[in-house]
Amino acid sequence: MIPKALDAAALAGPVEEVARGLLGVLLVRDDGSGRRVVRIVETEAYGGPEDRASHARAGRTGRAGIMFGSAGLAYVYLVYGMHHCLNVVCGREGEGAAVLIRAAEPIEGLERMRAARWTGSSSDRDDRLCAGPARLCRALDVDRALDGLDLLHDGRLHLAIDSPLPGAAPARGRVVTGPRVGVAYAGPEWALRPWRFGLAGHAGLSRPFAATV
DNA sequence: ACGAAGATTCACT
DNA sequence: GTGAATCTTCGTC
Repeated sequence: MIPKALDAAALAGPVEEVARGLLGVLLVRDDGSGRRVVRIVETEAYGGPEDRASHARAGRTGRAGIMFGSAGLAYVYLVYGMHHCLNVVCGREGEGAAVLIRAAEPIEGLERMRAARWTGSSSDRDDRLCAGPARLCRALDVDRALDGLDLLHDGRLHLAIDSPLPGAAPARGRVVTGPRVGVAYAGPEWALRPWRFGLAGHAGLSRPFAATV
């Protein structure tokens, strides 16, 4: 496989469209001791200050300030004092939107991923090594040290497609949508918005989507 | 300055 | 299904 850098155009436009478009896209991690590649299978869209579920609601100062930067920057934060989550800043500069990468399918460097996950719980199947936003970060050794890096150009961590044809859409199946996970605090108007996207029936999803209508 | 809650995961009942 | 782990950030006093 020869990953090809993702075009910046893929991150322009409405955040929910970007979130949908990132499904099937590759995430390439290289910390100098071996390459790890995964394919994104689940995402969530988070808007700017108006989105009560988004970290951007606190404004451009603070931990989420990076969300107001240019498209392609990484926003990595710590939740529950122990887990990291990876976001891709998107839209126009100053907009404050980003897409949370919730789950991915391991493609290359599985041994490194297994080693990076501390539990090593035998019940964990390989296809679920990155089945969750924090599991993904753990498997790829993503933490706050990578906050703010350019995911379109940085060699340590970048987005890519594996299509041999320039501009061709990344391979992917049917897309399912649903409410974002764990954002009830934002109130029904925002919590119920179907801004969670996933590849239908994929084994690497973080959790099931409600049955499609 | 203080306290509550969190874009989660894992182990255990 | 329930609860603990663990610490940064934000809202409020």
